[in-house]
Amino acid sequence: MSQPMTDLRNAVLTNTLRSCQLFVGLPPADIAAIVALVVTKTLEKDGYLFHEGDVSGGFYIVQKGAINVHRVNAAGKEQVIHVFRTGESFAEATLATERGYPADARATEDSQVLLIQKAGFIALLRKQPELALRMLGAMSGHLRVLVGQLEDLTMKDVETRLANWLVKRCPDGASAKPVVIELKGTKRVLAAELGTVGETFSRTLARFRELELVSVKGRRITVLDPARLRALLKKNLGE
Amino acid sequence: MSQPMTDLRNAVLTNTLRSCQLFVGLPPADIAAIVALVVTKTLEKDGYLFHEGDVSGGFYIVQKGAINVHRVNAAGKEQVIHVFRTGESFAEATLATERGYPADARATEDSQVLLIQKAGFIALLRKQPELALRMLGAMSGHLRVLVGQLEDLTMKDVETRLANWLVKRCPDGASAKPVVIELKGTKRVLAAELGTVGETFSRTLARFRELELVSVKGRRITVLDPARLRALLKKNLGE
DNA sequence: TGGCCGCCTTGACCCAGATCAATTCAATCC
DNA sequence: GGATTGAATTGATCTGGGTCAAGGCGGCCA
Repeated sequence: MSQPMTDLRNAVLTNTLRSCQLFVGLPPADIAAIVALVVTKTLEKDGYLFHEGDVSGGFYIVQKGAINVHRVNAAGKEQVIHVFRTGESFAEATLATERGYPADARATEDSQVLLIQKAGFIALLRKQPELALRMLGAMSGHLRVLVGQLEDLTMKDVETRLANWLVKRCPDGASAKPVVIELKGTKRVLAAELGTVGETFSRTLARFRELELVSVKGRRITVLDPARLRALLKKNLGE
Repeated sequence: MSQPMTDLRNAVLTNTLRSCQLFVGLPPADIAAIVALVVTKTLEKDGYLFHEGDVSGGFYIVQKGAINVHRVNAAGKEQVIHVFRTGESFAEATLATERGYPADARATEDSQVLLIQKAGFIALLRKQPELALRMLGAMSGHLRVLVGQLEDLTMKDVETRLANWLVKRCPDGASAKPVVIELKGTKRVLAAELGTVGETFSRTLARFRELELVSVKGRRITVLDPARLRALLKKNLGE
């Protein structure tokens, strides 16, 4: 690759890294050191980034697209752990151990990800404790999400989970102003994220439609009355 | 406290810390620095160590006993996240963030725990990147456990989960020699750990009894034939 | 314009497991 | 001993939601 080309590449990477939660506000020198460790990977929709047990090459940051991290049991059924989108990082858990990836990762749409190579990054961590603290923070976040997921899946029914999901994407839950939500993937994918199947998702959404809580057109869901939906959610959680 | 007393206390703590997975093999100076941050806490059975949302004072190491970390939803139902026993550490996730504890923690028996105070420990992490890497490793472990838990609870039925639980505590799964397992808590508590209720647990165990896989007397469960139980487990997982 | 392919929706059915209720069992205390 | 209390068992019933099957409804390309 010619020099100007690498310069350009690095400038883009620097930008991406700086705008990602994990690295925001980091000194330029640190960013530069990380850029040097990056390998860019392009994935087509449904392409696999890694499988459970694969030896870890490092952790990832989503530059564009969406990565579905999930487990597959012997029966071939998937349990979605999380869908990561632009700016988010994942698989940090493989940095400090020799064990392979603990799950599968697949692109749910055409995506671009950055691999931060393990060995180099660990060396960097040894020199930059501040960065190590960041990584700890990131993993805390993942841990919290997982704990939330656990609670979600075991304690709430699908109706509550969907209501919760919808309310979360309403900027102002207290207002009665309609909010339009554009689905990023297919409804079946969202259903999986919520720990259910397409049919049940469809039925639940239909119930909301009958209650005039939402209206649906293709992959555009309009929450007609966020406040009422929020009330329903509260009631479901309340007992 | 008199000097000899503190000396003794420190010697005991040093020993505890050294024998705990997280700190094993750490240079004596580091251990000493950590000892200086420890606050010992004694808990009676059913005593709470912290509640969800409490401001974090640091993370914990179990010196004696067992700590049940769980979530309580609005309906008052508990979801067990994990039960930590002697030598294990937990709540590291609160180190790098300002958010409170993400769950509740209660002693399931009389226990003694060490609180490693947050501020001091973070200062230490900044000076000892190696230690930070350890913490990353510990959190990876927790993350993996949680992912496993997620898969367990959502993908397997109660029979499989119980079989798995029993097989795990048979020293030699391949042998046909009976193994006696003494329950640490009540059956209802174990049921909760397995993500179910007392009645279902009881029925499942009864089925195993009919199949002459186990015999039960009070809180003593005898696995009559570990190999056959393991075979059942394999079959259940196998499809 | 029509046919095809992937979604989504809806209906019918079924099952694991939660819930409710009624005993039974076991430990502890008068 | 009997009485009390909480755990464990067992039976009966209910239900959320998964599965299977059969249409709709677009979108897209030739």
